[in-house]
Amino acid sequence: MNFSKTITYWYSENKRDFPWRKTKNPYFIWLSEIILQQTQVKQGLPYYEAFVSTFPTVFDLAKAPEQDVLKLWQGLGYYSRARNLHFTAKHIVSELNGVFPNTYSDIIKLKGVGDYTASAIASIAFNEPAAVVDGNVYRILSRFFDINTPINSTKGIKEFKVLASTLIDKEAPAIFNQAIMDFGSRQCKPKNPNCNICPLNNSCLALKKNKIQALPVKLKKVKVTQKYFNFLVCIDSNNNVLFEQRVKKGIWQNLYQFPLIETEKSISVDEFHLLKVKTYLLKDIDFDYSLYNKTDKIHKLSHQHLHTKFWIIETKALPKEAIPFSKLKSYPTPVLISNFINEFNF
DNA sequence: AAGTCGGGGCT
DNA sequence: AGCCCAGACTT
Repeated sequence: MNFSKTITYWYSENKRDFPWRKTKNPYFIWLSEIILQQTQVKQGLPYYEAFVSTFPTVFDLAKAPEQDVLKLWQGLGYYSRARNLHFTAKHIVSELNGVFPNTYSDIIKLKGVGDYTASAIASIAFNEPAAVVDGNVYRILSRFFDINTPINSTKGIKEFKVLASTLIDKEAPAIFNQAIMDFGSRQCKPKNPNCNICPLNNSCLALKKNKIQALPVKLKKVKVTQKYFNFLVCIDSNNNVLFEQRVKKGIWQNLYQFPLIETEKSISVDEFHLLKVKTYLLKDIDFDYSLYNKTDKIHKLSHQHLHTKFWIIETKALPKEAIPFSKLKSYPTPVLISNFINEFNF
């Protein structure tokens, strides 16, 4: 039995029952694919359920304020996905008459949709034989065919896409694409795959050459930069607090946080004056301050390690843009901030 | 072609 | 600690 037939047969015996596998509605397929970008099913599943429930149609998503979309996305990371999702929903409603595009070439024009996602939607929702190449597919193909081209090089991206395109079952692209990804996540796993029970173990070149652990080949690794964040939790005697939106480009764009001052290194209580709170934030306002966490809270992102301090600043009155404690949890925030809000117990 | 963008899970 | 995850976008 050849590669593709083996994968498809394995899937028929082992497929899992996910909610997005019960529908051909392109809106739901799109939603699931955006949520699952760089995200494991276990983490994305509850978000999919919440989005389908809150926004049953593309019209519901389009008419929602961005803040509501980001709030529902809170905790999932890569927030540009949520912003692009919302932008595209509005685009489909206002420019495409609410009708989801039905070909790969039209789907890939949507913001937030690249080659993988366009292929997934076109194949699953419209049965177009467009091959998906995600992390699972890179791993399976590089191992089975012993391909050493780095999967994140320009050459590798083209090479694996061409190969996947020759392998896809043109009669059943929806099943094949989901099958090969499922096979990758559960059988041909990154670490310690159980090749003894693999239906492809008699023809897998990496297994034959003992190169399972060495494949796929991946270029470079992101170097992690250290950053030092000082959040200023400014509260007044009437239970109000300063809270602001991150409008600049960078991490957590459009999410909310306490006023932030970044420093070159971790500062001590004695060095609080370096933050120049009196100059930049609370002009002519008297306040008392204290440090909430004695040791830096380290929040790890994929490319940054954030060493964070929460400074509690108490004053009689704050600028009028301060919000009441009771409204804090209605804003979309990074996990770091929502964790603090829950812990501090305003 | 290289950097940026989250958070959680696994080893 | 390092790598991975149903990647896409920007520079």
